[in-house]
Amino acid sequence: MKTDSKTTSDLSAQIAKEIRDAIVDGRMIVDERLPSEAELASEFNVSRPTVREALKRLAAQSLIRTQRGAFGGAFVKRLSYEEAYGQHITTSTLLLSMNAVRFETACEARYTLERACAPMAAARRSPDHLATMRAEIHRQTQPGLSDESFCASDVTFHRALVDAADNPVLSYQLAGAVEAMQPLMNMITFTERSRETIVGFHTEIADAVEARDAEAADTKLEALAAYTLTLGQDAMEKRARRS
Amino acid sequence: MKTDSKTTSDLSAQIAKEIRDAIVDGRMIVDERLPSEAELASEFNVSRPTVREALKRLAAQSLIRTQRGAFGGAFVKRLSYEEAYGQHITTSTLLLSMNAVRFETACEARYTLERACAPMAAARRSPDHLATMRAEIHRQTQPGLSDESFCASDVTFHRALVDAADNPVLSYQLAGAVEAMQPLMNMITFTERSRETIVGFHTEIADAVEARDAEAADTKLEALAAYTLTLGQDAMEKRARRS
DNA sequence: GCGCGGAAAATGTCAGACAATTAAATGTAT
DNA sequence: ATACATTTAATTGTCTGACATTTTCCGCGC
Repeated sequence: MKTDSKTTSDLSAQIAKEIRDAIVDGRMIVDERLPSEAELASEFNVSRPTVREALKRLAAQSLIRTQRGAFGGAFVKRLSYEEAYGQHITTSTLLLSMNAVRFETACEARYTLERACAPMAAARRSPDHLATMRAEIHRQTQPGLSDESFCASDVTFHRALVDAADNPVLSYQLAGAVEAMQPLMNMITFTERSRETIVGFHTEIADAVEARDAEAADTKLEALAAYTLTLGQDAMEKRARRS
Repeated sequence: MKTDSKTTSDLSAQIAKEIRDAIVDGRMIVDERLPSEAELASEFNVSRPTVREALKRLAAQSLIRTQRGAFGGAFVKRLSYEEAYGQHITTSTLLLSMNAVRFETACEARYTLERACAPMAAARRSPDHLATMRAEIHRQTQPGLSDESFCASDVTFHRALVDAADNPVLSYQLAGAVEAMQPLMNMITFTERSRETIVGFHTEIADAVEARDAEAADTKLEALAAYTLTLGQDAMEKRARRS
């Protein structure tokens, strides 16, 4: 019978967990000040460096912020969408790259989710989002654009599409799916013709969204998904043959 | 002109960032060993505690694991789906609770994404996933079940539905949307009748998935989404009046 | 050949000190 | 009295050095 969680060392992890739990289930609220490092140290019966390690763990998850000086200290931090995006994207990207996720799997997930947003994007798009999409389409036609820049522009285009659905929670959830694909897409070498094809789809999608035509947007996204899939599979095949 | 990023203190954050970048863009691969704390300290010209704080930050993001003893040290860690789930759920939950996201917004995001999975779930569901769904439906009919347990079972049911789509990346992305709703759902007091209604929808969804009927699954999910929305709005209204 | 014990290397933890920063309290001049 | 400068205290950031603990490796005795 285990007495409690991990008795096996790593005090800083345990302390971090206790504080994290207090924050997550609302016993500490935003902007509330934590006890000073010295107080925490004596409270948990550990040294200050150990407390500091625990606090750094929490800071890494954007759960707290610290402030120096008198009446400074550690405060529960309001998690902003920006930071949440960043963390989600980092985690998603690593998850895909470290677990050798197949291109097909990631691609399917991404386009499945994106297509779910398309009808809402068509219904709610603002001129701003449309402008961003058009601008990225234009960028994608520039000659001499590197494959990486093309991919980056592709991501920006698709994020604008998702953002057009005007639901920040949706945007947050999708950010991971869209951005994490980028490293996989970067393995593709885009020929002149494939770029043209993609830009064509993008234009059709933008047109559909502008016309508030949900069905057309979905159809075109589906087509783009299928095309991207074949591009990816070709790239993976070439990569496999080369080894 | 800024010479470089933040010269303003917090060495451990800078060091963590450098190592994180090395991991994220592939200069360090899974299971590769980092230099020892002492080596890192002299490399970055800081003390060992500072290095340790940086390493704890990375450990908090599951980027490294540490191992004691000779030939121990810090190693780049393979990010598992489980850990990625956990981080994503924590972040999503906090994001919603700290930014006062409206029930409607979260609900819309969740069901939009879930409905996107339904057709795939209907096509690919295994007996296992069906069994989980049925088991949770049964649990939801138990008398004397607390509202919290009802919610937890609801989450399990919906995650089984998502998992039935048999795409781990999709499951990962959806986990945040589904789990993060739980605190909001917990504000609802489920009457006898509302539970019956929900269980009815769940049964219809399970039936549709079992029959591999994608369209029916989507329709029923849509209906459940609409019903959940009214429940949530009622609860929010009551809560507002009470204050 | 096989077990056993010590050496070595590494992380985990502690104690104490000093530097840097910041807001509040205090003092001072107008 | 008010505005401004100065001191002061609280707190985080960092360093040094030490010891405890854990784990692997290597050599020694049998």
